[in-house]
Amino acid sequence: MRTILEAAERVFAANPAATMEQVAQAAGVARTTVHRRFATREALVEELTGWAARQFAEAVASAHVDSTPPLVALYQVTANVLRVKTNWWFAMSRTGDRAHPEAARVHEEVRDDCERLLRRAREAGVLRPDADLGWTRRVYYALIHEAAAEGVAEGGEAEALATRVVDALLRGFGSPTAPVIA
Amino acid sequence: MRTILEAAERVFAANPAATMEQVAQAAGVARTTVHRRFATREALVEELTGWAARQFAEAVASAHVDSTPPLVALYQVTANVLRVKTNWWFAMSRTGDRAHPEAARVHEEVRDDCERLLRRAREAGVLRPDADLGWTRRVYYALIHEAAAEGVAEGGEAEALATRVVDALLRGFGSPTAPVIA
DNA sequence: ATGACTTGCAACACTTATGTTGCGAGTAAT
DNA sequence: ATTACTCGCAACATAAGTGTTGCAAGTCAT
Repeated sequence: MRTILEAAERVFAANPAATMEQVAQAAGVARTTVHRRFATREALVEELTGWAARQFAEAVASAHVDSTPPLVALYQVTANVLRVKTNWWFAMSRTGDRAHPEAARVHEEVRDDCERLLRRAREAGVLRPDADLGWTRRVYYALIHEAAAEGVAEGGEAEALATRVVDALLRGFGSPTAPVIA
Repeated sequence: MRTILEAAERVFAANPAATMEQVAQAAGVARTTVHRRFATREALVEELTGWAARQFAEAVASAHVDSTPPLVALYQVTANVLRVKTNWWFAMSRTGDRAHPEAARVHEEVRDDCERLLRRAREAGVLRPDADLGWTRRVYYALIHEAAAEGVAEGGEAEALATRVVDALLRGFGSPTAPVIA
């Protein structure tokens, strides 16, 4: 049932160690009913993970990262991912799970997409020529994570959050006239 | 015993759901011995949390955030915090725990210090006049978290990590000549 | 109405972590 | 040597979550 999956997402987002009982209660069904659909707790989490992974892959794919100008693609993919990540906070936290082949594959592919995009951005002069793409990517991920956390806690439009993420990633918060630290 | 606390930190850093048995084993003592010193699992985690909170407070205090030029203070406090956070990864993840009064107090005070510092930085022209200090602080925290994660995983000098954090925070990764997104 | 299906409920077995206790061995100080 | 202390070990009790099963009640399509 989608009802159960959505309830599980809500409950686990608030408390990853939550009980099957709590999930069942949130879904408005008996615990045994949850077990009838998902044999084990692990199976439930796995299905949740797979579901989120597919949404994630779709969010990235629909941004056409390879055929759009880097800056536009960066903004688009950010907004799309933020939409998914705010709605599937818990499930998305498991996207990098090695135990889930599909999620792991998606995660790897997205990382490749991201690295290609950043490289194109650097070549196009959007990123500094000396930008460390590995560190850039990790910071980008961290910014998305932070923005999504805000989105989960306080709501907010994915577009507005994406704008702030991209702005922070590209410009930072320093004054253009300030001295450089290193 | 400090031995037990340090073992607990190592074990919990690798797996926050680890067992008392695993902690005892890592400390090279029997499980009952751990229970003799820490009545409950919760008490153990609490002591860890308090210990880390004190280190954290000391790390921030020793940077003299209020009496040093903003840019210098920013770098210093970043490096100090990174040192603590890489060594007490698990315990520091609990610094914001509301269940622990001391840790919560430290966390609040540090947040205040951080906000004052950022405000001074903006007034001094280190940050852009239009920088949203709330968002700036959260990004700063996220950058520290990310850098610390790298430090835990791959080692690395706190100074080098701090440089990258401050650089990313102030300059971002965009080319100075690139168009602004918003 | 009949049959197929799903659900809630109660009860059960099983597992795992937690916390406690008693005892005997080892160690150190006096 | 006596005392005091700590530790390892084994055993036990408890609690909580997990997963299973049987049965009764309800729904729905035909």
